Amino acid sequence: MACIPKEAVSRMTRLIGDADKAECKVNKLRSITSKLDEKEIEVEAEIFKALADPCRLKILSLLREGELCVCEIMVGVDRPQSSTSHHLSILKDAGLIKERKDGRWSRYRLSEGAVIDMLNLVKLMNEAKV
Amino acid sequence: MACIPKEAVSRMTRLIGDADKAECKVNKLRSITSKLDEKEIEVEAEIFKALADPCRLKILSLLREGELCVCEIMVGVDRPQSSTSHHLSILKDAGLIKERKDGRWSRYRLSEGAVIDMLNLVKLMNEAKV
DNA sequence: CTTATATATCGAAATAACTGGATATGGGTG
DNA sequence: CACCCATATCCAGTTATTTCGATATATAAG
Repeated sequence: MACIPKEAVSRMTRLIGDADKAECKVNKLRSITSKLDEKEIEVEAEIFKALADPCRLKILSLLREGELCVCEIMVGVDRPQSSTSHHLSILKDAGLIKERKDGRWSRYRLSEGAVIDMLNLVKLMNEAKV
Repeated sequence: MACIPKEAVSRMTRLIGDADKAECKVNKLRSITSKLDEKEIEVEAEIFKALADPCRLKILSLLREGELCVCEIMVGVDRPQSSTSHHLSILKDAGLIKERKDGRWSRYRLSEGAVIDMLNLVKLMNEAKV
């Protein structure tokens, strides 16, 4: 909606030279994104959003050592209970961790699957940046 | 700072039973996070933050097809120029994409390295959730 | 049934992020 | 030099996120 295709085509024509090829290029570009599943992208962004906080990354590091309850985690990350609980629910909603109720304790652990790969990958990327 | 260790120890004692073991546990938990490099975690969060937006995920999808200039990308994602440019600078600062100046055009491409792995991984995680 | 404890949820303030129009910059061309 | 165009930057309005104290819920124990 933000871009009028007509203007896009004339821009592209200046870039490429040929008007027909330009229109073709515009259509190709638009088809790439229109083929993407909007909902799926939303969920993927949600997963990355859950990972995009230093405190939550610390929680995941703690959980790499094994299952922990909230009171252990809040000690580990040195945050008040309400904050810790809030971060845990974000991680859980994103599917990164799993919860197990045990009496009055809630015990959390990493989800099976690609969570650890993800954390290892980003560490690699970080090193590559430097 | 938010948690008084003394209270943490008594909590842990209720959880574990033995006071000495509890103190040991508190120290162990704290040592895990204190060993983490604060700066490194910050940068990792920055990388995830860059990935945590639907529009930027679309941009990365576009760039998987090859190098593109800003005017092509803004057509692809259907956003005004200033927004597109802004998102590109976030991706660039996070090290996910690279810029190449070419006359009056700026051409962007995916960084070599783990970007694509990351995108593939999150897709897997998404599928696993459902 | 009362009390204590662990966790979740609420609410409000502070902070950060996204958006898009307006403006600045800088290269290319006449 | 003057003008055009691609891109970056600035700015202001809006919306989302973080934070933490206060409160609610739920389980266990006396």
